Amino acid sequence: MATRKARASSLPTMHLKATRSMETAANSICAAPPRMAISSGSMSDIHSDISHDQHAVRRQKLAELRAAGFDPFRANVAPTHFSGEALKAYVDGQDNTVPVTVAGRLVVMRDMGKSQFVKILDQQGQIQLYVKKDVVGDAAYAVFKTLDLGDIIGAKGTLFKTKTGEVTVRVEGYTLVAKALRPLPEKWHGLSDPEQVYRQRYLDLIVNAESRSRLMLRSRIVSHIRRFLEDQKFIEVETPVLESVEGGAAARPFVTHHNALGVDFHLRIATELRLKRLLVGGYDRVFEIGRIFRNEGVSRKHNPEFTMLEVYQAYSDYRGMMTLIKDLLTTLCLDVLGTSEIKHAASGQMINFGGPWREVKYKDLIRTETGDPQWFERSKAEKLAGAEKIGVPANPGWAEFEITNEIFSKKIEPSLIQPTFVTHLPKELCPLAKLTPDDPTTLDVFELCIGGMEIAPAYSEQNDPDVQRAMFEAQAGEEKQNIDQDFLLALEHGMPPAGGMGVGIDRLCILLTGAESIRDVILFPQLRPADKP
RNA sequence: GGGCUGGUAGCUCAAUGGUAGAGCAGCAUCCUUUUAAGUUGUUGGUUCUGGGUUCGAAUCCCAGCCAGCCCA
Repeated sequence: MATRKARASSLPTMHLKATRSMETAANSICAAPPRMAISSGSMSDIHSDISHDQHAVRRQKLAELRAAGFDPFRANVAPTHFSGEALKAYVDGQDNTVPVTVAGRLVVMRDMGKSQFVKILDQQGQIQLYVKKDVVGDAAYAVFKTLDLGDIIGAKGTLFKTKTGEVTVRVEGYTLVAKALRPLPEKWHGLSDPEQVYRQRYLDLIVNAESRSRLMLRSRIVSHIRRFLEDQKFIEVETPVLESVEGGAAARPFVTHHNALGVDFHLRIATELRLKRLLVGGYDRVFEIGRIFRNEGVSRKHNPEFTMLEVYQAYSDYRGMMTLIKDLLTTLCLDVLGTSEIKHAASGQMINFGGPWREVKYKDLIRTETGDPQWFERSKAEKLAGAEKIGVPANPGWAEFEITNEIFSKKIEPSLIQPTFVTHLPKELCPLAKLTPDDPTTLDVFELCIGGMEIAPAYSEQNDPDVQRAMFEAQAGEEKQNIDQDFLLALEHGMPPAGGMGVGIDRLCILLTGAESIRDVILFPQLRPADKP
């Protein structure tokens, strides 16, 4: 049992010959009885008719296989090729010369009596198999006819091209390695109920090719980001998710409890303060692609847990981060999507990553939007009225910078479709950045907006411990206990000047995959718990 | 949290107060190069849940659950 378990748990490896298990399993399955005794009510007891109940029919087929001495759940296969590799391995004009073993889930079955065309789905896509009675033999063919859509099989054979030009495996032997006891969703329309798509993502991935490729694209995007940063001598690190004082952003945390220590922890809302400690510790270029948790509502743009890239580079600044993010996104588009222009799903506009990117000061955008060159000299009452006038209702309880920022997020940000660096944000918006040397009301930061979304904020990081403490205290107000004192202690040991940046991976994926919702780029988005599976 | 929309066979969808249907899937049948394969026959329903109105409810009303969209 132990050896079987070990073998079954190891990943199928390419370039290996079919294992003994494949051979013996194939023999076993061939010996199984060719006929299923699933009655539609003619001869056997009418009360035992299960032909309408697909789950029961499949269970019965499994039971009959086992009764005949073959258990698919104890079988395995050693594929030599993924589907895509097999398709490429075909040598034009040389039918039945290239041997392959492929494995995957049956997703199409076209039965023509004494032969059938089926398709299996694996990580790389689909490949067609041609199973002929006089090639596999009568007994094995009879069992093959009892297979169901959704079953997982391995098949060995040679490549040929059908008369309609599709590269296909001419099957010489096959093994059932997992029986699907539940039917697949409909083959043509796929799965469209959004709730089922999210709750049973595995079904979505099987039947909706678009979902499969979109979510795979996400993996390639993350992979590219890692390689890009590593090539520039950044070190990937992992910092704690459980924190006693959360910081680095303004958001409500999730609270959890550590039993042995008898204390509550908060799930992190940013990785910033940990990563900067590493700058103090002498890691000059670090990044983390980390899960962040914010206790907020769910929406098309928000999931309570999401993925954020944070990057810190010593002896750089926010302008260095501009170069970094532009290079990163430009190569990302070219390498992963093969183009520097993508279509913005919401507006239909083309977003061009190739040319120079627009750079504009926050205050200039506000002055243009409000049509008031003196906006920042106006009183609070005038700002309230001005906001109202351009259709941005503001709360009289807000501070002046909040009224102004409401205009930015409601009117300006959604209109920034082409890549735009918005620079010199008001100093109230972030306590962790350096002030602009010649304008103490603004920060040495940018916010990169693309497709109407904030994609990446970046700062010249504050490294003066006393200024940092003052900023924290001003922000915390009465709640001084929420200040991360250990971080301030670290700064007192000296942190090199640095540029830092955060990139919302989920939003980036929405942008690059043309998704309409964050739920479409997260494999398992958060939903309310369901009563029934 | 508020508003709107939706929930019917395993899946995709019909049925606009009067016998709950179709396609795919399933079951059975014919078919050895198919492409949503085709052929003939056929099974399958707690119409999300609970109340109510009515001679009669998938349909109308109320409450709840879940989801999507919009708003906060």
